[in-house]
Amino acid sequence: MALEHLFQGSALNAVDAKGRVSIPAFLRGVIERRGDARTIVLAKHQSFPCLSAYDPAYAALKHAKLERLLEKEETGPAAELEYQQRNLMAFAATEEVPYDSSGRILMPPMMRRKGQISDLALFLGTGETFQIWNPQLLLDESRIPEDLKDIARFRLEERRAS
Amino acid sequence: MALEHLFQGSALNAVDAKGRVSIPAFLRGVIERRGDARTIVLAKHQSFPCLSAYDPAYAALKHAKLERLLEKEETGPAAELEYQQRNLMAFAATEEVPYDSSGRILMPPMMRRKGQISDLALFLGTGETFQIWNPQLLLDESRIPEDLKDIARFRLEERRAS
DNA sequence: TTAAATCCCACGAAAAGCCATTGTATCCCG
DNA sequence: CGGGATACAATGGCTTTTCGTGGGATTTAA
Repeated sequence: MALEHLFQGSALNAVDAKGRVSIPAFLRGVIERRGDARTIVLAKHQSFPCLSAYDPAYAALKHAKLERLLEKEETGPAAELEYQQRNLMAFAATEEVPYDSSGRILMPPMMRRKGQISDLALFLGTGETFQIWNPQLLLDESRIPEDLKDIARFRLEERRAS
Repeated sequence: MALEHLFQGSALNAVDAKGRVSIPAFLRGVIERRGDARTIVLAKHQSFPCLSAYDPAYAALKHAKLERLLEKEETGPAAELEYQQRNLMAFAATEEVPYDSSGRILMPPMMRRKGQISDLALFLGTGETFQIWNPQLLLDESRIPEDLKDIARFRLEERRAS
């Protein structure tokens, strides 16, 4: 799995009263170069208190990988169950949301709570995927490198200034 | 088998007094993109106490796959029997139901009993197919990951709130 | 006729689409 | 090099559409 277009960079955007957020243009660019969908897939991040996001093409790729794994392995009941569970997590526990012509999504209430997103959303490119954070939670997270927190602090100041 | 349109997401819908249920719009979208039928196929899930559902196009695909498998493998009596059984399950034990212009099906009584669906139906996308659960049974099922149960709980709360 | 399924309409809430404003970075030309 | 014009990004508010759902009427079958 070698994707040629990678998510990178950071941005801090507002979440309005209706739960709308602009997806930063530089991330949308990657999404649309990877496939032609104007849609992102949201999921709870497996280890951090934030959301993980990617494009549908990446989701399909991941699914194909799972399928191949199943066909190869011995089909014992344990392997079968694990496959079921993974599939549920990969698809039922995610939401696909389209963004409109101005690049905004309506953050689904469930995801908003899972990611504990309030009125600010910090976007962080991580290569194959990107993350969406409540900036305060990132600052409070001990496993996040200080240099990255500095970026979050900078984005927050930047916004306060205007 | 690489399908381009995958079932994804979750929703909790009401089953009314007549046994009618709305198929969530985002699942119908996938069904209609895969083929042009406004119909779903229902079956008892093979390992969970819920229903498995998909579109007619997928049923055909699945059948073709079974056929190919039979031709490849040595045709001993054991393999032959397994083929017969799987074919029975895939076709006799399923029901095809159309949904109306507002996207509702009339849940067949047999399926309703098999899936133990009462007045709420939890829809879970799982990629190639989707599942329909009695939400309470999902919460009681030990083989379901806790993260997924959280989603079920959220959907239940969401409904209670309104 | 009774019961069940299909069709039809209607309503409220939520979401999608649309236009308008602001601020910022970019470009172009003097 | 400077300054104005331009393009695009982010955001707010408003309008229109869709979705889920309930209820009644009409048709079909036993």
